[in-house]
Amino acid sequence: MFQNYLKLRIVKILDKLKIKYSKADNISLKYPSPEFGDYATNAALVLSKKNKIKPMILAKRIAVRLAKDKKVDKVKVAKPGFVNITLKKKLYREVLQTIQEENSEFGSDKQFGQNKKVLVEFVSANPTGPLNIVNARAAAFGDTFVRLLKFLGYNAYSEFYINDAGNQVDILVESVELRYRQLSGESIIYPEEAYQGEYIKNIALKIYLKYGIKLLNLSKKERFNELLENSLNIVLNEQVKDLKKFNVTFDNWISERKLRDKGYIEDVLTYLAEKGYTYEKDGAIWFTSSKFGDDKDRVLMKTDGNVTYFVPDVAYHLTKYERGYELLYDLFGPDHQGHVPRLKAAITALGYPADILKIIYLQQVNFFSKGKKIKMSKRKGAIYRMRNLIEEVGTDVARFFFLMRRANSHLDFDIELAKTQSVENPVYYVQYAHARICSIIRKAKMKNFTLNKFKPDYLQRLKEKLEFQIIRELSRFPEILKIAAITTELNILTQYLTDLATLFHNYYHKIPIINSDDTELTMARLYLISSVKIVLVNCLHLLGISAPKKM
RNA sequence: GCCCCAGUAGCUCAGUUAGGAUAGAGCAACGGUUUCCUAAACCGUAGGUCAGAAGUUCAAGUCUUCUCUGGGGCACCA
Repeated sequence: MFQNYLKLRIVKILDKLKIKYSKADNISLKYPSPEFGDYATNAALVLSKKNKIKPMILAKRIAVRLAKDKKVDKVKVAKPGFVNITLKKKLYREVLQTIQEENSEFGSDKQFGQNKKVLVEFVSANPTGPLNIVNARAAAFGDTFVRLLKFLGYNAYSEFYINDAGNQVDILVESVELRYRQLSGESIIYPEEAYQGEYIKNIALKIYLKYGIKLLNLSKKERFNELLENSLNIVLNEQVKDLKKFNVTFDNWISERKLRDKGYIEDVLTYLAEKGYTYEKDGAIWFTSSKFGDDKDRVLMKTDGNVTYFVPDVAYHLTKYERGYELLYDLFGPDHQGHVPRLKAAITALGYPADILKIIYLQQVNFFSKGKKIKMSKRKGAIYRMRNLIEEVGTDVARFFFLMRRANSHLDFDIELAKTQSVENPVYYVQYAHARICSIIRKAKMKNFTLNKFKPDYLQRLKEKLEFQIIRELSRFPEILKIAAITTELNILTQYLTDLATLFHNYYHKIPIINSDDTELTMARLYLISSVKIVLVNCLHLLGISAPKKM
C-alpha cells in the first residue's frame, strides 16, 4: 500500500541530492525478509557507478533524508548498499482501518485499469461433445483472470468462441443421425469414424423424443439442418451447465456459423487479395504469411473450395479489433502454438496492431488417479468430463488446483490428493483459516464482544511481532493483485492465500484472541482477524472459490 | 532439422511489473505440542553442485550463448 508513496519520496530525495537516474536503472523497492524492515531499495547500488559515489556513502545520504519522512520510523543501511526502511507503527493501524472501510473493495484500484477495454477469450471448445478436464484449466484461469481485471478497473469481458462450423460439426451431425436411425428401428453398423461417446446416443435420444421418426421424412438437407440445430443446442446447453457449476460465466458468446453467414469469411479473402497478399498455386489460394514473420505461406482456400480453419479464425479476430478492444488475451493450449504466427501475420497484413494480442499458453494437464495417468481421446469417446471432475473433487478444489501452478508449467493433477480433506490439501487449509476466524467471531459475540463498540485507539494495544507481520502481509494485497494482472501469473494469488493462512493459523496458536479480562485488547485482535477475513474473502472471491463459515 | 515450454530438496512446486542480502513452501521422514477461541491446526530437526559449461555484472536460480534431458508444436485437420 505504501510502495507508490515511498517511490515518490525516493525520487524526490535523489533529485535533491542531484543524483542522476533514469527508468532504465531499475531502481527497486521490494519487500525484504522481515528482519531487514518493511521495504528495501537498491537505489544506491544501482546508481553508484553512474554518479561516481561509493554505494555505502550514497545509501547513507539517502537514508538520512528518508528517515525524516513522516511515515518512516527508521532507516538502516546494510552491507553492499541496501537501504532498509521501517514504517511507523501508526501506519499499520491505518492499514486495518482502510481494510475495514473498503471491505469487499479492498485491493481494488479502479485507476489502475483505466477502464481499458479488454477481451479475454478462453475455453472456445468445439460444440461436438461435453467439456473435458482440459477445458477446465482454461475455464478456471480465464474466469479468474477476468474477475481480477474487472476488480482492477479494466473494462474486461470474457468470450467463448463457438466453433460450430466445419468438419467436426459435420461428423457430429452424421453421428447423431446414425444413432437416431438406430433408435428409429433401422439396423445400422456404427462406423469407427463417427464419434463414439455415449453422449451421442443421449443427443439422438433427446431428438427422437422430440420428433419421433418425423425427421426421416424430410429431405436430406432439411434433416441435416434440423439435426444440426438440435444437436448444437443440446451440446451447448450442457457446456453452459457445466461451466455454471464451475462458477464460470461468459459475457459474450460468438458463433462461427453466424460469422460465416454474415460474410466475414469472404471479407477476409477479399481484403487480403486486394492488398496483394494472396496467390494461387496447385489449385489452392495461399496467403503470403512468410512476409509477416511466419515460417512459410499458408493455404487459405483448399483445392476442394473450402477455406481452411485459419480463415474464420482470422475473421473472428478481426471482429475483436472492430469491436474496439484495446487489449486481447487468447488462452491457448500448447497444441495451438504453431497457429499463432500465421494469425498474427494475417492481423498485421490487414493493418491491425498484432502486439495488443497476447497469447497465454496453458500447458498440458496430466491427471493421475491412483498413480495412473488418465488418457483421453475425444474421437473414441474416452473423455474425462469436466462435470465428473467437479462431482469428484468439487469446484473449489478443482479451481484452486488449476491455479496453483503457473500457466507455463505442466500441471500434474492428482485426483486422490484433491479428494482428501486434510492437511495435504491446500484448499482446506485456506478455507479453514476463514472458517476459524468466523468461529472465533461467533464465540466472541457470545461473550458480548462485538466490533460496534470498537475504538481506533484500541489498536495501540497490538504489540506482538506476529500481529505486525500479519498486517504487513495484508497491506501487500493490493500490490499482489497488480503484479498478478501484469504478469498474468495467477498462481501468485493462491500462493498469497496460503501464506496469509499460515500466518493466521500460527497467530491463533500462539496468541489467545479472546481475553475476557481485557476488552480493549480483545477488540483490537478481533479487528485484526476480521481484517484477515476480509482479505481472505476478497481473494477467494477472485478465484471463484467459496469461503465457508463453518467446516 | 526448426520453433515454443520446462529442468530448483526424496516427491509436487514457489522464487513477483524490475538481477540483490543466508534459495523458500507443502508432502514424505524424524521429534514434539491437546485443562485453551475447531488437532482439517501448530512448533522443531534434517534435506540443495538451482541440469551442465562459458559469458555479462559490484551482484546471476533470474540476463546472453552453447550443450544435455523431458514435454508440446511444425497439414490443402480443427
